[in-house]
Amino acid sequence: MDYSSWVDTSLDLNISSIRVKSEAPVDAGRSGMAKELKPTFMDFQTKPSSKEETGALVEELNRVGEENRKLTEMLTVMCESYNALRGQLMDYMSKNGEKDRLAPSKKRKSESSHNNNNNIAMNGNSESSSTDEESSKKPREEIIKDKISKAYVRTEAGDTSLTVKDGYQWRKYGQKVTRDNPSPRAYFKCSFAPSCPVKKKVQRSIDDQSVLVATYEGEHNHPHPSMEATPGSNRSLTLGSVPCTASLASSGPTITLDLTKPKSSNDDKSSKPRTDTPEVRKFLVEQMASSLTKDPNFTAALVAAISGRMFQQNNSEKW
DNA sequence: CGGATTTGACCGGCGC
DNA sequence: GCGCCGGTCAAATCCG
Repeated sequence: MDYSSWVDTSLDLNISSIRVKSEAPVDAGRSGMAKELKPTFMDFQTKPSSKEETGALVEELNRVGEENRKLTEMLTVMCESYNALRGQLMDYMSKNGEKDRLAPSKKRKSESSHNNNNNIAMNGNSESSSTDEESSKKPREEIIKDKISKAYVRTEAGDTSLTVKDGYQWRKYGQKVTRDNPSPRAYFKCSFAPSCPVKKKVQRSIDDQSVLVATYEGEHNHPHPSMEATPGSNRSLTLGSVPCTASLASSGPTITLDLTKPKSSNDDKSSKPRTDTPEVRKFLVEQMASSLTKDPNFTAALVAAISGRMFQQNNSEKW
């Protein structure tokens, strides 16, 4: 059979159809492809006999099916790599947020002594003044796995809400007025996963009342909820039953990321952090990166582009 | 009506 | 031992 000479044309059509609709199911792609192929054969070939044409089409269908299967396999590999990379990124971000780890429960002295000074100065190790006395204490506190990080978010001056939008879902469980700072301190627990141990304390900076200081303790044992919060994200990229988005069995919470609102409209309910400080800017950049990788549209476009390029490479090598 | 928030009470660590 | 203080609990309240 020398029908292989037709393959080049069909592959081009194949790629273009994939690009147009990357998330089309396999069967629909086949049938649509068969419809598109027919007039092309009519145009470029001297019209073969109906028997030959049928055989060619059948073979073409088989070939397209094979291509689709290869594509699915490639997407499977890519999605696995993507998930692995995302995990590494999350791990890196959580580790990079703070350089030190220490027991969070016995930090009153050091914390107060540090907070009397400017606490906007540095990120992370503001509580690590005297860890020797803690290490000499009873080893009951093996909560050393807790990680502490700080985030500084600038808000509107008149905004009195102690809310820091970081994409996670928090439940407030307490509020206290501490001695070293007249503004109240709010206590939050991560409520996205019931077993998530992460806590968050939010308090206004004693120096700048428009700056919220959010102190995070612990690590999230669940993926970032914004990937589940995206409506319709589950149906994108279900090629070959490969779950590219992590799935949790909870109803999607309404998470609002503040990175899409750089300019402030007068809304007193939600705090609008401004991207003035380098800390906030870095935080927003990290959020944007993670948000992009979780956007199904972005992922679909990326998959289409990469698959198209891979196919072009395969064609130049094999055919 | 169920989940989230508020707020006073309570607990445990620490210093004197 | 006692009081101070930060952190947490849980009943009451709010809200969609």
